[in-house]
Amino acid sequence: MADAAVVRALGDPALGSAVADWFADAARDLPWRAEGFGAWGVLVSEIMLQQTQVDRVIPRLAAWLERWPTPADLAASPPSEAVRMWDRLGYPRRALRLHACATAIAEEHGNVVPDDVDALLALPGIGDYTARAVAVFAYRQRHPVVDTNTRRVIARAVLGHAEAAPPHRRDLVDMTALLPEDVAASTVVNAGVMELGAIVCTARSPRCDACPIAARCAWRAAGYPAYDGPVRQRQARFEGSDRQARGRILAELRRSEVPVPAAELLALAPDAAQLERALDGLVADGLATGDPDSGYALPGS
DNA sequence: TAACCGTGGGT
DNA sequence: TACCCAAGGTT
Repeated sequence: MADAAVVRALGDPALGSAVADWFADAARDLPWRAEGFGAWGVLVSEIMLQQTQVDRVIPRLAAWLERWPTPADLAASPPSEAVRMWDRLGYPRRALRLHACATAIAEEHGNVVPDDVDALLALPGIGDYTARAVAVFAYRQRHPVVDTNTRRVIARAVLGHAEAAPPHRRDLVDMTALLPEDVAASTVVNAGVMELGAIVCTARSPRCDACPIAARCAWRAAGYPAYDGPVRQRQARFEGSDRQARGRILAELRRSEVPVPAAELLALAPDAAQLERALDGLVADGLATGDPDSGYALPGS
């Protein structure tokens, strides 16, 4: 009878409050948690944090917000500058989408980051996680914030599994079950569960001795059974990949203030055919403009 | 929907 | 050293 559906329906509010108590002391002092950091800062931070470690984001975020304190400031600069400022944070399409996002906010939302989840979801580069993270952490609303950390904590502490199953909309229900009705308290649980997954209940080597809910953890109680869910896709090898080729090309474009000759780009690695494919992809994505005769540059520069 | 999209830190 | 993994989103 204690199947997953029952567990999900019941949830465990005590788990959430225990994590919140721990968070009050253990929370890291991160820039976006400062009082009055602002919704624009929160939004930029959340986009930079997509698949990117906190320590790499912090300096880039500070530089970004100093240069572009509001969405309209960013919208007034060409996309090429956004891609340059993005530097080597990775997934540079995020820089382009953040620029588009800023333009939409400036033109359609009076230069104010929307506080409505659906309005946020309609913006480029903002999905289920980021929309709710902004609504919760910038505007103090009550929504389930589900990221890789919360999914892992719930998989272990609540469901008794070593790892989270592939993402599913059901995850929103699972996280909601941990949230207290009180709105202010719910924001702390959201932040606390994320923090627990980030610094204690980590993927590789969880520090169960430092975990505030070890005594309530279903995975621990079950004797740490190995993961037995569906086989999960491994990230493709990076060395020799198209992604690496794209990165090399984009690094050249960032470095140059004038169009770079095609021949120069196609000589960045042994496989010219791959570089050509990568270059076409960058142009298709809007990360590069140009043609074989006049050379290539960042967009809108 | 499964595949794709960068770069670097941790083990 | 390789490999895993990272405050995901889009197509």
